[in-house]
Amino acid sequence: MTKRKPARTEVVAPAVVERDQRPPIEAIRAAAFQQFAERGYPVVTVRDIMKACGLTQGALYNHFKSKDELLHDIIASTQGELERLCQQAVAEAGGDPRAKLAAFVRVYVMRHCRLRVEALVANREIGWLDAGRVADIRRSRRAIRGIVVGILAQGVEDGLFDPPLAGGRRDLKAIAMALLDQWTHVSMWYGPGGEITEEDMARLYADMALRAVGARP
Amino acid sequence: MTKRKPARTEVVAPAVVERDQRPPIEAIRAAAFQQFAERGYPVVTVRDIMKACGLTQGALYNHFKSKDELLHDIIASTQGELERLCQQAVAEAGGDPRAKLAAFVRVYVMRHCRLRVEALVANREIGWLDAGRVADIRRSRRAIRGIVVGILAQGVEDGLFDPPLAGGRRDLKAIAMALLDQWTHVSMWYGPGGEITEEDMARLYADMALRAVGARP
DNA sequence: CGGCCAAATGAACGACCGTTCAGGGGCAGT
DNA sequence: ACTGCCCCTGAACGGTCGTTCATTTGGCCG
Repeated sequence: MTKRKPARTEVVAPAVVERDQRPPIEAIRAAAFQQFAERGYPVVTVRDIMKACGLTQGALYNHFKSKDELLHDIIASTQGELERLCQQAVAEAGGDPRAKLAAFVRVYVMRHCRLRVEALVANREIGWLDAGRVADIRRSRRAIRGIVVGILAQGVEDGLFDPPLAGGRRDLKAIAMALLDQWTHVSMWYGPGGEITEEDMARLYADMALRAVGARP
Repeated sequence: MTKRKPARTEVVAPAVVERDQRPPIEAIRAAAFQQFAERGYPVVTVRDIMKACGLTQGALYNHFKSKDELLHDIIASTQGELERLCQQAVAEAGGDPRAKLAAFVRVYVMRHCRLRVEALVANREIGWLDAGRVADIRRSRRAIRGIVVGILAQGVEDGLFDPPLAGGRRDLKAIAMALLDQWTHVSMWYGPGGEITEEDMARLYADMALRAVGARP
């Protein structure tokens, strides 16, 4: 057995052969998203992506410098949008840190439910980018974590949050990481087919977060 | 530029050339763990693994049928051990669901802090296994989630837990998923070099979990 | 010392990779 | 009708992949 590309839960057929209607650069982005999400960056070939939108391998290089740049392009765009949405949600939520936290969770979780494919790729495939390109994605991640830490710090200062201690100290960064981990990975298992809606998910996670940080009612 | 394998945050040198002391099958397992964790299954070559323990490519096939079987072997062993530890911790914790939950979190989080490499591989590389082999890993995952759901159900029944609602219903499975997500992904960012110990992490996460499910004091 | 066999070697195989590039078709402006 | 430009094609390049296999090694038993 010398075959390669058994590839992530044996998805087989790219199927599509007819040319995508959209401008080619967007068709490529969309096809790449789908393929990366289903089978993972390193096993998806340039030929796979281009076949999926009805073109041939070489045409990719009229729109992107490399397969690596394509991945960075699609990750960076969704990551930037996410950062923008989070900032906006917090800014619009008023001064109460409880409202800020709830607004943040709502936006973050609902986006990770609705745009599962994009979130999945952005969070699972970063490691394949070369060092230069990965840096600004990580910066955006840190910025988002910073927003959460800021909300927690304000809540503690205002006497509205009473988060658990870690080794005697209040480690707000660890708590923010723990919360972000659970919000982010919703995209790994939530299915829109179930009986629970995105709205329900957002409220559930917001409740759990407020309880976890010891928010006063 | 036609090179391949820039490979996950540009780790370069396997370095080791001298033969590993241990019996070869264990040396191979150890080297594979390290390499898969650092760079990811699909970009780590058989040649990389064998060079890292001082052997040549062909020798792998005296011990494993394929690269795929090697991955399954190392994932299945740590997954099985994890399942066993979780069951044991819950069994030894007595009848109070609060103690059970705390004991579970303690074992689960501490293991994911201490054996970061193993946990990382087991959780990130599953997707590369073929359908047959991935099945029993998923069964073990479901079993572990089942333990958590069982603890929550008992806590609710005993009137000791008051978990948040999701869309009017109590969705214990969703809550268990959310909690397991945060416990599992500790292995992605916890570094033993920091000021916070594994013990602190276990307590922090146990506190957050008990608060999230509304445990009575 | 000779025979045995598990284990290791390293060349070889067939396949596929990301990327390049000469060639060509279609359509705007002149 | 001609030019120029954009975009696509598909063969080709140099390289790496997982796996196989004839051959060699090296330790143990008699």
